[in-house]
Amino acid sequence: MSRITIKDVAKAAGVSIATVSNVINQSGRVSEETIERVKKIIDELQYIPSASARSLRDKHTHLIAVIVPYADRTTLQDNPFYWQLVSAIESGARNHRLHVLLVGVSEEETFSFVREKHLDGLIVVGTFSDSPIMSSLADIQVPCVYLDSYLEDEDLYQIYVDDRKGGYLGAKHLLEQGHRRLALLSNSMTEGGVGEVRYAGFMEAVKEYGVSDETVTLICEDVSMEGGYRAASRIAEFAEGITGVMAFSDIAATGLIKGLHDRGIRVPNDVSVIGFDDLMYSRHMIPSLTTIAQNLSEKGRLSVQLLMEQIECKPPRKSRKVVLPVKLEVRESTANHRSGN
Amino acid sequence: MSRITIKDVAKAAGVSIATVSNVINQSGRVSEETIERVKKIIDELQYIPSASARSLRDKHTHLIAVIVPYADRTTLQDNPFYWQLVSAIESGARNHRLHVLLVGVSEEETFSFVREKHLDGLIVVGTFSDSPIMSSLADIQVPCVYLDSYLEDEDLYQIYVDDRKGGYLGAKHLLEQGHRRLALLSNSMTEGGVGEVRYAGFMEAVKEYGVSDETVTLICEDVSMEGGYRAASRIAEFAEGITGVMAFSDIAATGLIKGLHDRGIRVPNDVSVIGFDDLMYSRHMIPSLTTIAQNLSEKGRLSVQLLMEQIECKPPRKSRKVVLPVKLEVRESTANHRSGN
DNA sequence: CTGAAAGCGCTTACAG
DNA sequence: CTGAAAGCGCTTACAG
Repeated sequence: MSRITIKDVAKAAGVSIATVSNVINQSGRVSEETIERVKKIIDELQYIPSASARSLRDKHTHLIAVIVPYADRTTLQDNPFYWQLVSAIESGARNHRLHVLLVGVSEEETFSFVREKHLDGLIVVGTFSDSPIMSSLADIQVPCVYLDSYLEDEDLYQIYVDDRKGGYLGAKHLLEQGHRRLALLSNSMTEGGVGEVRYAGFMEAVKEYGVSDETVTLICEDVSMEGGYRAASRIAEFAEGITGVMAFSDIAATGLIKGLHDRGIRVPNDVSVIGFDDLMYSRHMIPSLTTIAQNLSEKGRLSVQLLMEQIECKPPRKSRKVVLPVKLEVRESTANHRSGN
Repeated sequence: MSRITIKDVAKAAGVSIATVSNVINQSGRVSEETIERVKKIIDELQYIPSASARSLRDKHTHLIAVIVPYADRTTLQDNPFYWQLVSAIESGARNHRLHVLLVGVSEEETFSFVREKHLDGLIVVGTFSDSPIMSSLADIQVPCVYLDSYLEDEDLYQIYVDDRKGGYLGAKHLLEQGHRRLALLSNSMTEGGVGEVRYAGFMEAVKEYGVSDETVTLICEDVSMEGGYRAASRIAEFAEGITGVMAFSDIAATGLIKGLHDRGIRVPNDVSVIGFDDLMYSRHMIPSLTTIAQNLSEKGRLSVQLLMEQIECKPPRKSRKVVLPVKLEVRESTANHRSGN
């Protein structure tokens, strides 16, 4: 059984294909009774218009892609963060009758598939100004929304959270609890981006509390549990006096806590740990994770909305950057410094 | 700037569009020098063939969809399990030059988009024989691979893990450690599917050890941390003597352990807990989670492969069902029963 | 080795 | 209100 086409419908209804097309697209210039008849036939025949044929004419496909970076050239980042975000995007897209393509990209990615497949738009997660991805993306004339990317270009639609404040709140929380020897666990910051901004916020609080910069140890590792785990050994071996650590992701914080635990360092008794993101499992960890919470559902929903505004050529917004709030979520992994330790 | 088409290339190269098409598709009947010339022009013009136009003719799109069930009609299951699986599928698909659409479906879903968008194939996760999804899928004549679905039809391509053995190994492990009062944490099994099979395997071991069925408490909750957390209170309140629990997912086990912990019940000292899946974070939990490990990467990779075999009409396999192995991963959340408790 | 032509399934002016 | 026709960008017999 080959595909039912508009021709079959037209023949069965005794009208032209133009008329069928008109009833489908509700162009309004068809008589009531013809509409009824054609609709009935469409139902009977279970006719479904071909998206290929349509997009060949219309140029749009109702298809968007979420671009997430590969961890190691072949696999997506092993971080529930992406799943929560992509989930929110999927459900947001659905409300706009869009389908979403999930594509992982490595640095040498080429984006020819965007034009090849006539994608209507792109949501790009976690890139940065000098990234090879940004330059591959340069020619692609397609609506884009960038998440967590800190791009200079004012014309770009961007969404991020208040990373500076997140870093600030994290440091402040640690400092208020009496911790003075602090560590920061970040991805390598050569990339610019969120790490830098959070770092700046963190340091701002440190300064405010009159603590010397030098007591803050910066540790750079992958954003992964393994990265966090490695950081734990670095802290244990090279920085004995540290009692407060902020990780710039819950995922790294998780590995860090485990690493500390495996070395007999208790959290929060010996060392307080604070994360960033508030993943769905963070409240269920033992100890539950103090963290800087962001609303991933909102981020996903909003990214689709910003994309739609571009696709539909809505009147431009005052600013194309949206900053979402963060909030300190105090749980069990942080506690007051005990001078005894 | 509108799209560069095959016409532009043909004109620039001084050949017909048929010739351009032939060099693109390497049909082999073009002279070397023409090939060179055309290729050069293609490069210069950055010509990219239109997938819409192609698929209008060829009928295939190199697009597949991963179908995952919604948790609550609007959001995807909040389970890293899916992310790990979908990641593996994405990277497998990439090796076959396929793109993947991520689509969450609720029970009353219609799959008209499959025909509308001319998808080449579907990977369907976690459905079951009498599911409304299966009946919506019935008409869709498109290659499918079902994951973890226990469908009767022998003609369907299916992949699952050795769930019976998983249940068996879990029970055996608990029993060997001296636990006699056991609980099972599953999703509601009205659905049939993996829960039933794991349950059967579990009971098999119970019988083997001469333990009465009646000492096994079955608890049904959502496959989620919250579900696991609720189960903890049920165990604490209504089944005091239980010392060994198997959850049919790591995600539920995580919530369960947290729930027990919050009630002052220690894992593994008071109660041993074993999960199922071996998610990436399970080894980093505190205590690290004893679990039945499955290889999600392999599952994802294989599902793409089975799909490709159908798409390319490869000679059929002896069996269309593939059962992947499971393996007991003993970690910290289980321990010998202490009669003292 | 190369090209003219038909056709894939639609939509949208344009006539009537 | 309805239909014939052109055209979207390709590929594939078919001629030559």
